[in-house]
Amino acid sequence: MTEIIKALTECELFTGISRDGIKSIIDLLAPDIRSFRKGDTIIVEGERNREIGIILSGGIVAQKISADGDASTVSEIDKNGVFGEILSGSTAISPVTVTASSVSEIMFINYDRLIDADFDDRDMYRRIIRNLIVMVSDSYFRLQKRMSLLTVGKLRQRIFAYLDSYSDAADERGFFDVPHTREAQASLFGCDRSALSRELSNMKREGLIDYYRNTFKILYRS
Amino acid sequence: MTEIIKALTECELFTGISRDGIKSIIDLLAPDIRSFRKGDTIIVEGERNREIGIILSGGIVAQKISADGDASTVSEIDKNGVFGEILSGSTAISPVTVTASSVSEIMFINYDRLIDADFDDRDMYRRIIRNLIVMVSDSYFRLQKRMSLLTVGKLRQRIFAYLDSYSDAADERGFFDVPHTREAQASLFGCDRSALSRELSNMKREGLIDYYRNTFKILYRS
DNA sequence: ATAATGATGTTGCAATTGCAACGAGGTGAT
DNA sequence: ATCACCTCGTTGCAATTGCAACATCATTAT
Repeated sequence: MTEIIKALTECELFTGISRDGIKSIIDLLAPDIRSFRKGDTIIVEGERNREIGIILSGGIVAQKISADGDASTVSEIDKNGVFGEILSGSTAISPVTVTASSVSEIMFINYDRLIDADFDDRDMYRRIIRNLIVMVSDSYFRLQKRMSLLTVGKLRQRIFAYLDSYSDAADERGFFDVPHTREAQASLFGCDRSALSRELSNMKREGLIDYYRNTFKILYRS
Repeated sequence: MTEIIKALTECELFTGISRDGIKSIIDLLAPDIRSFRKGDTIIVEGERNREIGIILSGGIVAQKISADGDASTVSEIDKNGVFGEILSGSTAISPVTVTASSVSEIMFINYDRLIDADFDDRDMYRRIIRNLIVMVSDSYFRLQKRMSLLTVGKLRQRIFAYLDSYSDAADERGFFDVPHTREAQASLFGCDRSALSRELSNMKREGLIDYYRNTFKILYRS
C-alpha cells in the first residue's frame, strides 16, 4: 500500500498532494487495481469508458485498428502515466483500443465517483480537479501543435518547424538532439521516410542544416 | 440582467443549471461584462489567459499571424459560444489572437475564481465542472478527428472519410449536404482546392460518387 | 571477430499534388 | 438587365512525394 502511494506521488493527477492526502483519496474512492498480462485488452475501440487509468507498473499502448486489420500505434504510456482521463470526461466513445504492452498493474479511478466524491478537504478536491483539467487542456494543445506540424505547407517547412522546437537545447556549437527515429519523424510530418531522408540530404547539401543521425544543427534559416 | 441570464441558459457551460442557479452563480463570481467593436483585440497570441469568455452577443474570430504577416483563421465562434476555456485551464500560452468579428458583448468568468468559488450548492459546482471538462475533452476529440482526416494516406481516402461522416443525414435518395466550401474542404484535407476538384471529378467519372456543389451521394464505397 | 538486426541514406520511377490561369455558373446589388 | 463578385470546374506543367529496392553504418548478440 505504501508502495502504491509512493508511485502515485509521481503521477501528474496527484501533483501538489501529500502522501497523507493521497492515502485519504484512495480510501475515499476505493479504486480498483487490476493486473494485466502483455497484450491483454484494457479499453475497446468504440466503447464508452468512465475510468481513469493510472499505470502503477508496466505500460500500455493505444492502437487504431484499420479496416484492413493492421494496427497503427497512436500512443504509448508507461509507469506513472495516466490514460483514459480525456475519454472519461467526454461524451465520446473510445477511438482506440488500449492493451498492456507488458505485464502491468493499473489503478482505475471511476470518473463519476471522483467528481461526485464528498471530500472533507475541499481544497484537495479542487486541486485534483485542477490537475485533471490541466492534463486534458495540455493534451489539447499538444495535439494542436502536432497538427500544425502536419498542415504547414511543404515538407521543408515542417522540418524547420520541428527542428526549431528542439533547437533551444542546442549546445555551444549549435548542435542539439531530437528524440525521434526517422520513421517516427516521417510519421509526425505525414510523409514517407525516404522522402524525409531525401529532403534532409537536400537541405544539408544546400548548406541549410547539418546533421548526423539524430543530432542536428541549423546553419541558415531560410 | 434577466436578458443575460436567458442568454446563458443557451450556453453549454450552464447546461443543466436552472435560471435561478445561473443567477446565483453570476452573483457569486461577479464576472466582467465588456463590450467590443469589430476588430477589437480580446486575447493576444503568446500571452497567458485565465478568463473564460462567453459571447452574449456578436462573435469572435481566432487567428494565427504567420511570420510573413498574413492571418489564417483558426476558428470562429458566435452568440452563446464559449472561448478561452481550454487555454484557461492549461499551462499554455495562447496560440492565437482573438478579435471581435462584429460588435460584441462578452462575459468573462475568471478561471481561478470559478474553480475556487465557495458554492453553497456543491452539486451545482460539480455540474459546472463536469460541463467544463466535457467541453475541453470533446474539443480534444474533435481536433483528433480532424487530424485523422489529415493523416489518412491519399486524398481520395480523406474525401471518403469526410463524406462518410456526413452521410448519416442522407435523404431517401442518398443525397446529403456538407457544410464547407471547396476551399474549406481543401483546407480540412490539407490540399489544394484544384487538386480536390480534380479528384472529385475523377471519382464522379469512375462512378464512385455523384455530387453537385455541396450536395453529395456515395454510389460505391471502394 | 563475426553475424544478425535495425536504423539511415540513396536513387529511379511513377503517381500525386501544387500552382497558375482561365472559363462557367450563381448570387446579389444597382 | 447588367455588372461585380464569389465559388466551382478544368487543364497543362512542374515540383513534390510515395514506393520499392538496395547500400551503408551502428549496435548487439554469439
